[in-house]
Amino acid sequence: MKNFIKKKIENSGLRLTSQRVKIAQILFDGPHMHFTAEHIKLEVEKKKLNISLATIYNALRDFNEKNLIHQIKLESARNWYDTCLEDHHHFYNSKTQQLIDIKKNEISLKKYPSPPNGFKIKKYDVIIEIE
Amino acid sequence: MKNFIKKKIENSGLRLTSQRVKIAQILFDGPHMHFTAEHIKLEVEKKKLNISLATIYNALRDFNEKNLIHQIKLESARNWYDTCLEDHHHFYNSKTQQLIDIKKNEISLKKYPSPPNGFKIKKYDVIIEIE
DNA sequence: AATTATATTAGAATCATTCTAATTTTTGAC
DNA sequence: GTCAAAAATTAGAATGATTCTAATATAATT
Repeated sequence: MKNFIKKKIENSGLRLTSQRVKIAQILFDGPHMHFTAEHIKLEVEKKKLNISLATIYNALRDFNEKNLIHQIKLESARNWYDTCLEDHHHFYNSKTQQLIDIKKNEISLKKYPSPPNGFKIKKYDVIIEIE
Repeated sequence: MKNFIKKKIENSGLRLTSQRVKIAQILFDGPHMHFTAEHIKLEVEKKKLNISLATIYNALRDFNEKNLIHQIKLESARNWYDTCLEDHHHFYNSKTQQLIDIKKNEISLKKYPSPPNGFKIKKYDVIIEIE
């Protein structure tokens, strides 16, 4: 058991539960990954971890809320997530449903438009669709 | 009946049907608009146009395919469309579910990242979430 | 140890969208 | 114009990702 994974969860303010630890291991015990709830469900089944689908959805929602992962907003019906928290953007191949990272310095905006009065920019996403 | 609306549909290569004309009138007989299938459904009901929901979905899909309108890819479950075909981007207020245009020259990218080998850029969308 | 707060769970519910298959309309050949 | 073929419309069922419900289990606090 990698200790940094438990630390990650505890430091975020979330309670340490066996299901969250098991899901976090799938997410963080390796290189950065792009994934959906479905991917995690398949991995949980493959490893016979016996975690309900509802818990997988709850864990991803909570991890995203606590900034352990980031949700990526795509046109697809599915929610995608990214374990890489660095500021970056994505190529999206809608045919193969593949996400490819674009480094931040490859793409920054020339200038930021000012948001309407009373609002501030929460974040911006650049999705470049390729084919 | 505005003739340019019928022309729009015919020129696109789509067959002229009464349902498509009625839907196109909602979309194009006025200033540019952002909308979802639900908005059109409500307008169709209000005007008692008797067009089935399936046809509304089919028409929006076809209009988008033929470039009479553009689909905007958002995080929301709903598909949004835009009657403005000019190259531009959007502020999205996820609380109020409002879309606000950003003029093209307000935001262009400093440089385009090169797509992975064998691919070309189909389009890019910049969605700036505000709150 | 008892109490309260939070998590997990199976299964039902939701909701936008797509599909199905029957019917109707449009188009093009004659 | 008539008729066959192609395409569009339709009601309602199906889909599929996600959320909700409400019962049970686990964690934290007193």
